[in-house]
Amino acid sequence: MFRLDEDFAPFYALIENDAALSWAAKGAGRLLAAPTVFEDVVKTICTTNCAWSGTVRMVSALVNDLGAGAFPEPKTMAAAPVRFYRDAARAGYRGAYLKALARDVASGALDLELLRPECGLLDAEVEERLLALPGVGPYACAHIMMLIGRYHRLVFDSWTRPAYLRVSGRRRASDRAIERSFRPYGPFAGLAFWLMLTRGWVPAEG
DNA sequence: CGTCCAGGTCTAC
DNA sequence: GGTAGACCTGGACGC
Repeated sequence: MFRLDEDFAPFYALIENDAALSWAAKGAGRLLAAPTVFEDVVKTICTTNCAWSGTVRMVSALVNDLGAGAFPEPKTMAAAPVRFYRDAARAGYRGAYLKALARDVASGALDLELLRPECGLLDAEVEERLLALPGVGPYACAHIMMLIGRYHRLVFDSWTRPAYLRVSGRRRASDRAIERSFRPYGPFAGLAFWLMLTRGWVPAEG
Protein backbone atom coordinates (compact mmCIF):
# COMPACT_ATOMS: atom_id res chain seq x y z
CA MET A 1 0.00 0.00 0.00
CA PHE A 2 3.05 2.29 0.35
CA ARG A 3 4.50 0.89 -2.89
CA LEU A 4 7.72 -0.02 -1.08
CA ASP A 5 8.93 -1.84 -4.17
CA GLU A 6 9.01 1.45 -6.03
CA ASP A 7 12.43 3.09 -6.40
CA PHE A 8 12.31 6.75 -5.47
CA ALA A 9 15.96 7.37 -6.39
CA PRO A 10 15.12 9.14 -9.68
CA PHE A 11 12.82 11.55 -7.88
CA TYR A 12 15.28 12.17 -5.05
CA ALA A 13 18.06 12.82 -7.56
CA LEU A 14 15.82 15.39 -9.22
CA ILE A 15 15.17 17.33 -6.01
CA GLU A 16 18.43 16.92 -4.10
CA ASN A 17 19.52 20.47 -4.95
CA ASP A 18 16.03 21.95 -5.04
CA ALA A 19 15.61 24.77 -2.52
CA ALA A 20 11.94 24.01 -1.97
CA LEU A 21 12.06 20.22 -1.99
CA SER A 22 15.47 18.90 -1.01
CA TRP A 23 14.08 18.17 2.46
CA ALA A 24 11.94 15.43 0.90
CA ALA A 25 14.90 13.56 -0.57
CA LYS A 26 15.53 11.81 2.73
CA GLY A 27 12.59 9.48 2.35
CA ALA A 28 9.37 11.47 1.86
CA GLY A 29 6.88 10.99 -0.93
CA ARG A 30 5.19 7.64 -0.36
CA LEU A 31 1.42 7.92 -0.46
CA LEU A 32 -0.85 5.46 1.32
CA ALA A 33 -2.99 3.75 -1.31
CA ALA A 34 -5.61 1.05 -1.17
CA PRO A 35 -4.72 -2.57 -1.98
CA THR A 36 -6.68 -2.35 -5.22
CA VAL A 37 -7.15 0.36 -7.83
CA PHE A 38 -10.88 -0.36 -7.64
CA GLU A 39 -10.92 0.66 -3.98
CA ASP A 40 -8.98 3.85 -4.72
CA VAL A 41 -11.39 4.78 -7.51
CA VAL A 42 -14.45 4.18 -5.32
CA LYS A 43 -13.01 6.13 -2.39
CA THR A 44 -11.91 8.99 -4.63
CA ILE A 45 -15.39 9.30 -6.16
CA CYS A 46 -16.63 9.50 -2.58
CA THR A 47 -14.48 12.59 -2.01
CA THR A 48 -15.95 14.58 -4.89
CA ASN A 49 -18.29 17.52 -4.34
CA CYS A 50 -18.86 16.89 -0.66
CA ALA A 51 -17.37 17.59 2.75
CA TRP A 52 -14.94 15.10 4.29
CA SER A 53 -17.67 14.01 6.71
CA GLY A 54 -19.64 12.83 3.69
CA THR A 55 -16.71 10.81 2.42
CA VAL A 56 -16.35 9.15 5.81
CA ARG A 57 -20.08 8.37 5.90
CA MET A 58 -20.11 6.78 2.44
CA VAL A 59 -16.95 4.71 2.85
CA SER A 60 -17.91 3.64 6.38
CA ALA A 61 -21.22 2.31 5.09
CA LEU A 62 -19.42 0.35 2.36
CA VAL A 63 -16.99 -1.18 4.86
CA ASN A 64 -19.38 -1.82 7.74
CA ASP A 65 -22.61 -2.74 5.96
CA LEU A 66 -21.27 -4.51 2.87
CA GLY A 67 -17.75 -5.65 3.73
CA ALA A 68 -18.23 -6.80 7.33
CA GLY A 69 -15.36 -4.58 8.41
CA ALA A 70 -13.24 -4.75 5.25
CA PHE A 71 -13.62 -2.93 1.97
CA PRO A 72 -16.25 -4.85 -0.04
CA GLU A 73 -15.51 -6.87 -3.16
CA PRO A 74 -16.79 -5.46 -6.46
CA LYS A 75 -19.39 -8.26 -6.72
CA THR A 76 -20.71 -7.36 -3.27
CA MET A 77 -21.03 -3.69 -4.18
CA ALA A 78 -22.65 -4.65 -7.47
CA ALA A 79 -25.20 -6.81 -5.69
CA ALA A 80 -26.09 -4.16 -3.12
CA PRO A 81 -29.52 -2.64 -3.78
CA VAL A 82 -29.98 0.93 -4.91
CA ARG A 83 -31.52 1.73 -1.55
CA PHE A 84 -28.23 0.88 0.18
CA TYR A 85 -26.44 3.64 -1.73
CA ARG A 86 -29.33 6.03 -1.18
CA ASP A 87 -30.41 5.32 2.40
CA ALA A 88 -27.34 3.85 4.14
CA ALA A 89 -24.35 5.35 2.33
CA ARG A 90 -26.37 8.46 1.46
CA ALA A 91 -24.20 8.76 -1.61
CA GLY A 92 -26.71 10.81 -3.59
CA TYR A 93 -26.05 10.92 -7.31
CA ARG A 94 -22.77 9.02 -6.75
CA GLY A 95 -24.72 5.87 -5.91
CA ALA A 96 -25.43 5.01 -9.54
CA TYR A 97 -21.79 5.63 -10.47
CA LEU A 98 -20.52 3.32 -7.73
CA LYS A 99 -22.96 0.49 -8.45
CA ALA A 100 -22.29 0.57 -12.20
CA LEU A 101 -18.52 0.70 -11.62
CA ALA A 102 -18.69 -2.31 -9.30
CA ARG A 103 -20.84 -4.19 -11.81
CA ASP A 104 -18.37 -3.63 -14.64
CA VAL A 105 -15.36 -4.62 -12.53
CA ALA A 106 -17.14 -7.69 -11.14
CA SER A 107 -18.14 -8.86 -14.60
CA GLY A 108 -14.63 -8.49 -15.95
CA ALA A 109 -15.70 -5.90 -18.51
CA LEU A 110 -13.49 -3.38 -16.72
CA ASP A 111 -10.04 -4.19 -15.31
CA LEU A 112 -8.83 -1.26 -13.23
CA GLU A 113 -5.82 -3.14 -11.83
CA LEU A 114 -4.36 -2.97 -15.33
CA LEU A 115 -3.78 0.75 -14.81
CA ARG A 116 -0.86 0.18 -12.43
CA PRO A 117 2.49 1.42 -13.76
CA GLU A 118 3.99 -2.09 -13.73
CA CYS A 119 1.43 -3.16 -16.32
CA GLY A 120 3.03 -0.91 -18.91
CA LEU A 121 0.28 1.39 -20.08
CA LEU A 122 1.29 4.96 -20.85
CA ASP A 123 0.17 7.75 -18.51
CA ALA A 124 -1.88 9.30 -21.29
CA GLU A 125 -3.76 6.07 -21.88
CA VAL A 126 -4.45 5.54 -18.18
CA GLU A 127 -5.66 9.11 -17.93
CA GLU A 128 -8.02 8.59 -20.83
CA ARG A 129 -9.46 5.43 -19.31
CA LEU A 130 -9.96 7.00 -15.89
CA LEU A 131 -11.64 10.10 -17.31
CA ALA A 132 -14.02 7.81 -19.19
CA LEU A 133 -15.39 6.49 -15.90
CA PRO A 134 -18.64 8.20 -14.80
CA GLY A 135 -17.91 10.37 -11.78
CA VAL A 136 -14.20 10.68 -12.55
CA GLY A 137 -13.12 14.10 -13.78
CA PRO A 138 -9.78 15.95 -13.76
CA TYR A 139 -9.50 16.05 -9.96
CA ALA A 140 -10.35 12.39 -9.38
CA CYS A 141 -8.21 11.24 -12.29
CA ALA A 142 -5.13 13.06 -11.03
CA HIS A 143 -5.74 11.83 -7.48
CA ILE A 144 -6.11 8.19 -8.50
CA MET A 145 -3.04 8.34 -10.73
CA MET A 146 -0.97 9.71 -7.85
CA LEU A 147 -2.11 6.87 -5.61
CA ILE A 148 -1.10 4.20 -8.12
CA GLY A 149 2.35 5.71 -8.66
CA ARG A 150 1.82 7.93 -11.70
CA TYR A 151 2.93 11.35 -10.52
CA HIS A 152 2.64 13.54 -13.60
CA ARG A 153 -0.70 15.26 -12.93
CA LEU A 154 -1.28 17.90 -10.27
CA VAL A 155 -4.33 17.42 -8.05
CA PHE A 156 -6.45 20.58 -8.03
CA ASP A 157 -9.31 20.84 -5.58
CA SER A 158 -10.78 23.22 -3.00
CA TRP A 159 -8.00 22.34 -0.54
CA THR A 160 -4.90 22.32 -2.76
CA ARG A 161 -5.65 25.62 -4.49
CA PRO A 162 -5.69 27.79 -1.33
CA ALA A 163 -2.88 25.65 0.11
CA TYR A 164 -0.72 26.55 -2.88
CA LEU A 165 -1.45 30.27 -2.48
CA ARG A 166 -0.42 30.04 1.17
CA VAL A 167 2.80 28.18 0.42
CA SER A 168 3.78 30.24 -2.61
CA GLY A 169 2.80 33.61 -1.17
CA ARG A 170 0.91 34.48 -4.34
CA ARG A 171 -2.43 36.23 -4.27
CA ARG A 172 -3.88 34.44 -7.27
CA ALA A 173 -2.75 31.59 -9.49
CA SER A 174 -4.63 29.77 -12.24
CA ASP A 175 -4.36 25.99 -12.50
CA ARG A 176 -2.59 26.41 -15.83
CA ALA A 177 -0.02 28.76 -14.33
CA ILE A 178 0.65 26.38 -11.45
CA GLU A 179 1.05 23.45 -13.85
CA ARG A 180 3.50 25.49 -15.88
CA SER A 181 5.61 26.29 -12.84
CA PHE A 182 5.86 22.59 -11.96
CA ARG A 183 6.81 21.48 -15.46
CA PRO A 184 10.52 21.21 -14.58
CA TYR A 185 9.64 18.26 -12.36
CA GLY A 186 8.45 16.33 -15.41
CA PRO A 187 6.88 12.97 -14.52
CA PHE A 188 7.09 13.90 -10.82
CA ALA A 189 5.29 17.26 -11.10
CA GLY A 190 2.23 16.06 -9.22
CA LEU A 191 4.29 14.56 -6.42
CA ALA A 192 6.40 17.73 -6.14
CA PHE A 193 3.21 19.81 -5.91
CA TRP A 194 1.75 17.56 -3.23
CA LEU A 195 4.94 17.55 -1.16
CA MET A 196 5.20 21.34 -1.23
CA LEU A 197 1.62 21.62 0.02
CA THR A 198 2.06 19.05 2.76
CA ARG A 199 5.53 19.96 3.98
CA GLY A 200 4.00 21.10 7.25
CA TRP A 201 2.70 17.57 7.85
CA VAL A 202 6.28 16.34 8.26
CA PRO A 203 7.73 16.98 11.72
CA ALA A 204 10.57 19.50 11.54
CA GLU A 205 14.00 18.13 12.27
CA GLY A 206 15.50 18.94 15.65
C1' DC B 1 -35.84 28.68 7.47
C1' DG B 2 -33.13 29.83 3.01
C1' DT B 3 -28.58 30.01 1.01
C1' DC B 4 -24.10 28.47 0.26
C1' DC B 5 -20.65 25.13 -0.55
C1' DA B 6 -17.45 21.19 0.53
C1' DG B 7 -10.97 17.49 -1.52
C1' DG B 8 -16.32 18.06 -8.80
C1' DT B 9 -18.54 16.20 -12.72
C1' DC B 10 -21.76 16.08 -16.48
C1' DT B 11 -24.46 18.09 -20.00
C1' DA B 12 -25.63 21.51 -23.15
C1' DC B 13 -24.64 25.18 -25.38
C1' DG C 1 -12.07 24.67 -25.72
C1' DG C 2 -14.45 27.18 -22.52
C1' DT C 3 -18.37 28.02 -19.50
C1' DA C 4 -23.30 28.31 -16.98
C1' DG C 5 -26.71 25.01 -14.42
C1' DA C 6 -27.90 21.02 -12.27
C1' DC C 7 -26.77 17.56 -9.07
C1' DC C 8 -27.36 14.31 -3.61
C1' DT C 9 -26.10 15.43 0.97
C1' DG C 10 -25.51 17.83 5.25
C1' DG C 11 -23.15 21.17 8.03
C1' DA C 12 -22.24 26.23 8.52
C1' DC C 13 -24.04 30.54 8.32
C1' DG C 14 -27.13 34.69 8.05
C1' DC C 15 -31.62 36.32 8.88
